Amino acid sequence: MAIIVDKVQKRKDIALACKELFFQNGINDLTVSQVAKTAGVGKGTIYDYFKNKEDIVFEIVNILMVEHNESKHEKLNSASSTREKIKTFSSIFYDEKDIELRQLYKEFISISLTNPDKEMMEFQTACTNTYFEWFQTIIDEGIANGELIESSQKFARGMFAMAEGIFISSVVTHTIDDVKKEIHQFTDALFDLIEVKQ
Amino acid sequence: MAIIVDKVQKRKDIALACKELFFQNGINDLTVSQVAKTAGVGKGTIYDYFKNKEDIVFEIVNILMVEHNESKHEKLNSASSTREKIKTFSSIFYDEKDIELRQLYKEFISISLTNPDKEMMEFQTACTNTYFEWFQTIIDEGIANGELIESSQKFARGMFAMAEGIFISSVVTHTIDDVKKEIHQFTDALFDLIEVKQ
Amino acid sequence: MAIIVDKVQKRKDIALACKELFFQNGINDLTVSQVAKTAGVGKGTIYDYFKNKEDIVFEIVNILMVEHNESKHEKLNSASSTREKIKTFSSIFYDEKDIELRQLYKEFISISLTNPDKEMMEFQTACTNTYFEWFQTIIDEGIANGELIESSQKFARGMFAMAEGIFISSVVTHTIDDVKKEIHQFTDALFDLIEVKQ
Amino acid sequence: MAIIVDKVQKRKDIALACKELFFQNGINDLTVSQVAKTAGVGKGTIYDYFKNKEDIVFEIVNILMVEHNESKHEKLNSASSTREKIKTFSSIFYDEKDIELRQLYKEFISISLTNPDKEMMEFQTACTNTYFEWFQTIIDEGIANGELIESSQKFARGMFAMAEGIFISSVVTHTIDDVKKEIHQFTDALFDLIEVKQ
DNA sequence: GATGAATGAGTTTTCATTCAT
DNA sequence: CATGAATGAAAACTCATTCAT
Repeated sequence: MAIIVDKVQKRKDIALACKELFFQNGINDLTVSQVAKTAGVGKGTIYDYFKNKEDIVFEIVNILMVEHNESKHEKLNSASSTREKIKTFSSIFYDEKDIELRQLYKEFISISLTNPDKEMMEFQTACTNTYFEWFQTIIDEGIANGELIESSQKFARGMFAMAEGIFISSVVTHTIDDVKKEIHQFTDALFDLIEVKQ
Repeated sequence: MAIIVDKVQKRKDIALACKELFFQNGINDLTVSQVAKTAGVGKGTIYDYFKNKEDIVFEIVNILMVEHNESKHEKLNSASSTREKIKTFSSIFYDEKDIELRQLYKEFISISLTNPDKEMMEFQTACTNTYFEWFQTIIDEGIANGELIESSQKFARGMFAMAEGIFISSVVTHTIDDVKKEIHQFTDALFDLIEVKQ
Repeated sequence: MAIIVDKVQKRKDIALACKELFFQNGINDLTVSQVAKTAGVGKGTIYDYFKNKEDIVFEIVNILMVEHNESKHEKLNSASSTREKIKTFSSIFYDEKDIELRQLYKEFISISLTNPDKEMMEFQTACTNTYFEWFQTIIDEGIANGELIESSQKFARGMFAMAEGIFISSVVTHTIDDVKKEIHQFTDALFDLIEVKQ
Repeated sequence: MAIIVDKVQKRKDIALACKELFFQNGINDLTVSQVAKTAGVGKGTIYDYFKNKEDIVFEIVNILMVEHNESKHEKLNSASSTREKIKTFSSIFYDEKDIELRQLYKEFISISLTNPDKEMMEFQTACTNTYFEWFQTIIDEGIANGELIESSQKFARGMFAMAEGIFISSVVTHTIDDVKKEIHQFTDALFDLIEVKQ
């Protein structure tokens, strides 16, 4: 009787083995040969677990995304005020510890811009919605506990987009330094207006 | 007597000839052969005017960007209130007429994410700064003529980033429909707070 | 007590299970993986019963050929005149009911032309001889019962070849419509000459 | 000013250079790498002159077919009687000198059976029609000059098919020796019936 | 006896760049 | 000044066959 391999796990194993490769070269320079060599398997084996090259990238991104989301969610819950929560959320875009995640996010967007794969697109949409819902929940709770004025809800989408936009700008211009300052400045200025004055 | 070719002009001519090609296929599917044929010159000639393929793309983007900036600037001046000016600026991200520009912008970001060429990067930075300055000027004028409250200046960077972020989201999730609504909602909500009440 | 598997029967079972696959895709697109899956056995098992991929094809063709020959022989016996028998025999090349057989025959020839395997070749020769003998018997009987003139025997080989040749032509040019007409025209013209006039 | 190459001629040159390769290995084992090496050009160059691998085969077959047709036509004209003309025509299927042509014809049919490419198919149809017309003309002339009886015309298609069928049989069973005998026997038997007796 | 995971040589095709003319 | 023919490295992907269990 032959060995029965846990296909799902092996798929993850191969993808994870290529994490470094992915962060070093980005997707464009990732070759199936490299992936196979790095994962220590034959080229043919790759195609037993992934339908094509894009599928490998999809799995890597998927794993890392899920991994990150969990850790981020924890952090959010430990922040005290709504203002802090928003800043905590946005910190992925500048925090030194999240450098890998940004690299990931960068590739993530890059894929969407160049290879509009259906499955990938749906995943992107799901991610965006998830993050947006986090934002909404944070704001809603802020309103509920009297921290924020009623109309604050209208800023949820914009604040999320703002953080993303500043990040994109920083990637495009290769300047990460000002990102933190700019996000904080905008967030503080906005919260000065939407926080309930006592 | 040898013909003296205006190198700068011919470089532009070649780039312009490929405008259509660029909008049809994007950068990834642009081949040097196509470019040469479309511009009506030999493949070798391309390399007399451009140092490599990226350089062609750079020139195309450059020309189109400059072209667009001029037309956009005009429109901005004809808008009445500050709120309208900001909306006018942001309209590039959803207006039917600016569809080509968005395609351009998309490719523009895509290049930065995948091929961080130094020259390109500097150009990107310059563009971002220009737009940001526009925003600042608009807000400054709004404050100067008593439309906006003093602290509004702090929102300049964020508003620009917000618009960019919403656009990126829409490209990534392939949904353009809500962009206008979301930008307007955010802008209106913000201006309701920063406009001076009479 | 170990189970004793009837190797010969299992070989046939596997081959028969792939009949559909064979008719759908032809031999070129038949993969060992497909065969294994369709037959409900492991890929390794295939190699316990067949020496290589060609061998699978050989078995399939063999089974189908034998299967067909039996049914064809029956039909031949029920035809009345010699002329009708020849037409009945040739009808495999155009009759709507024999579409699968033609597909089989096509692949059969295709194999011989590209992979001149020894075993396959011998099988082909045997088939051809069988058919030719049928023809000879038909003609002989025709002469014996006074239907045909003495020299008719010389046309056996040619008539058989003619039918085959017309079929090949029709496959190659993708025109099946005229096959019937052409075969009948030739057969009738010939029989008008070789039938004994009363 | 760069060299202007005669594309049509170079296409022929490359194809001709691979003639040997083609006859040695057949089409299935012909690789683009081999073709390039044999023709003494780079692999990329192949794709400047042929749209894909099939196209190379098409060109080879085309050249050889045309080449052969001319020589065959000459021979036909020098044959004396109609009977001889038919035998001359059929000799391609067994004559020692036509060994290459048979190899070609074999591959030719093989392609049609496995890769029903549109262009190839049309070429096949054209070839078949050409040969058939030759047959018809030969028979017509035979009738016109009183050699053959009126109804002989009905045998044109069948005789051509018969020759082709005998050839196919011989390829399939790998026996060339009897082909000549069988064709002649059939031809003679038939002509004994359709020639006008004096 | 039976299996199915693993393989890797081998295939077609693309295209930026060079350089002889 | 201008050209376009030639290149070849590099890529994604296939599948018959093997062999440890």
